[in-house]
Amino acid sequence: MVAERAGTSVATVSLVANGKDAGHVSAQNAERVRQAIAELGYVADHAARALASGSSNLVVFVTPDASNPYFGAVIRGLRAGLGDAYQLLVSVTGEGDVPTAAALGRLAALRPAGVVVDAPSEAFLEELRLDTALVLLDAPRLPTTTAEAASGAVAADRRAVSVDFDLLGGVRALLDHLHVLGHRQLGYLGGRTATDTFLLRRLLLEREAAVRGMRVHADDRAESIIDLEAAAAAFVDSWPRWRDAGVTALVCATDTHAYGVLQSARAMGMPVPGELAVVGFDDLASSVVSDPPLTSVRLPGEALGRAGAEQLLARIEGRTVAPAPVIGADLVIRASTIGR
Amino acid sequence: MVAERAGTSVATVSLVANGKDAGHVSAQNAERVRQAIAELGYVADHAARALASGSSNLVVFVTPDASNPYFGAVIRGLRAGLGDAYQLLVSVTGEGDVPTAAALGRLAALRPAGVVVDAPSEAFLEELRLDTALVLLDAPRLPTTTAEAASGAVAADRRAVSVDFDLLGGVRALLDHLHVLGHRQLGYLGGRTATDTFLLRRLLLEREAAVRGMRVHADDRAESIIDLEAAAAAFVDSWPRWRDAGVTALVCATDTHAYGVLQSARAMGMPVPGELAVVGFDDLASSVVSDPPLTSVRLPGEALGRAGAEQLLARIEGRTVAPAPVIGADLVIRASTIGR
DNA sequence: CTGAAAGCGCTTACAG
DNA sequence: CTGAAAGCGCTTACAG
Repeated sequence: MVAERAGTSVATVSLVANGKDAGHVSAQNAERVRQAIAELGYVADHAARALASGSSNLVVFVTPDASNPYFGAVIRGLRAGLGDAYQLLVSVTGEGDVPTAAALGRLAALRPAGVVVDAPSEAFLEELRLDTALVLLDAPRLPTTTAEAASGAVAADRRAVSVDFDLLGGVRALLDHLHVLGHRQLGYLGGRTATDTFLLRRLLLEREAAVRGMRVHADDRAESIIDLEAAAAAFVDSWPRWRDAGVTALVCATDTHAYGVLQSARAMGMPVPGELAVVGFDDLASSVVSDPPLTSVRLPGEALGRAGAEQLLARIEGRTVAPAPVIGADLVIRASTIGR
Repeated sequence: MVAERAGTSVATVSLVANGKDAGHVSAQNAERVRQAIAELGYVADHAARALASGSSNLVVFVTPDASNPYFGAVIRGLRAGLGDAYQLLVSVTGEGDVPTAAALGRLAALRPAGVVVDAPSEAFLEELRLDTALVLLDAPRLPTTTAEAASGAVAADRRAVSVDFDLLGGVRALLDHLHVLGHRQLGYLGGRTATDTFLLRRLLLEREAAVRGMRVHADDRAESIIDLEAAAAAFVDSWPRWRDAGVTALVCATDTHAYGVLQSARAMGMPVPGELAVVGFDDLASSVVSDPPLTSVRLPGEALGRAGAEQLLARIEGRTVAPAPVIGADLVIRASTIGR
């Protein structure tokens, strides 16, 4: 430990460097140590510190996909919420993949102070055996019984906290909007990841549509990863079935999926919303300049990240904290449903 | 080390776990150790391993912004190129910010096997004092002398390798395209980060435009972070000056900037490309569904990431490797310059 | 081929 | 208030 150039012992330096000098180190020595640290640009070796103390100031964010701007917003929120005390590092899983046990083991080996996981699946959570603070984002419990499904209430028996969007509110606003416009047969283009939030979007859509005398046509072929081209292809594949079923409005798992639909629709000469109204989830920034501009359920990723960071900090520091708020999900209406 | 349940010594386990058992451990023992490891799901503690061996299997990717889908593509390429041997973790700097010395120190404390930095500035590189393998992406050297500026050649005296795009080729294709269409006065909406690639885009544009008898109007007010709204505002601010200068075509530092321009242009009732042709860099997926679809210099982020990973692996493992290829940057022509 | 031992750079009780 | 010492969980020469 080079910084003992301050003329004190290693222990004293360690104390000061970790801000634990209150009432342990004289103000004079503390000051000299701080100077020495500043002069040498000293940073405690992460490995040694983690090994000795059994923890670190690392927070790992596990996200299934980084190419969706939505995740950029979440990261921004996390960074803002975490502040300077913790260093955020992002672990990106392959597109459409769920983190594996092996990948998790390697993350655990880093001994992070906390882990944040976005849009996991139930299977992933089963497998998760982390002894660090953990917060889930957009990880709604799926209803497991028909009673639950009917009531919308879900047993809250999960190990980790989850900060969630008000998907139900968003779906209701969406369906009310489409209902007023006269749509009764809807299609759903899903996200092909083992992610529960996509599944829930579909379930909520089906349940709430039924209440309104509408019908949702969804199946396992009508889905793709979060990628414009993949979504465009999935739409081309599914459209004949939807058309035959009389579908006049299509709900997409994300805006990126919706972009793919817009592209295919244009290629097929299909007017949007004339022949098919299109809606997405996310409300990406670019949805205001798409052709046509996209109606979308806005999912404020930054607010989600910020709330997630708060929950995580409380857990890391052993504080109790108010339960995470449900992040509002408003419908933003644009020309892809109402025309110009 | 729990895995000595295999009935061998700690050292033997360590050897096997690290694949260094060739000719050191009997096949029988090696097998027993492997079994024990598998059964216990053992993963060597990263901190202890890094501390003892002085290195790790961690690769850190430093990127200035995660909300641009372009970076998602780079990450995909890096992951693919790195394979399973190294774990990729992404460190996201604030939008428009450059990593600070402190942030770098904390990264160094992680003792990564390698570091990859996207779109750094020269100042950042000066400050960089890393003793690990380092590869730069999209970090072209700026011409520092007028002779260099004139020739386009730049002294290759940099500490780290850089994998770059053929920005010059892209700029030339772009200008030829605009020239044929009759544009002579161009605007440039820049990226407000201390990132050299944005600066170089502007320099190349100015130099190549001059050769073609065109003029580029660029200044320090005409720039914004990579954010649609920010770019839209910057455009509104700059448009009067450009209009007075007779600008008929606008080149944007990224597609995201261009989206902002499209939004403002629509709000101002300005036909694109009728009154103003618009071009971006990146060719994001959503540029095919923007209104109008965007002409853009395609920057293949995935190829860049893959090439970067190759260079990094060679450096980590002490191999020599062919110099990184220059990644081609083609012009993709769409309606934002040629109309429908 | 195998095991006992030193050491990586810190933190944290514990004496002084 | 301060320093000497043990120990975090590994890896790596080094004897055997």
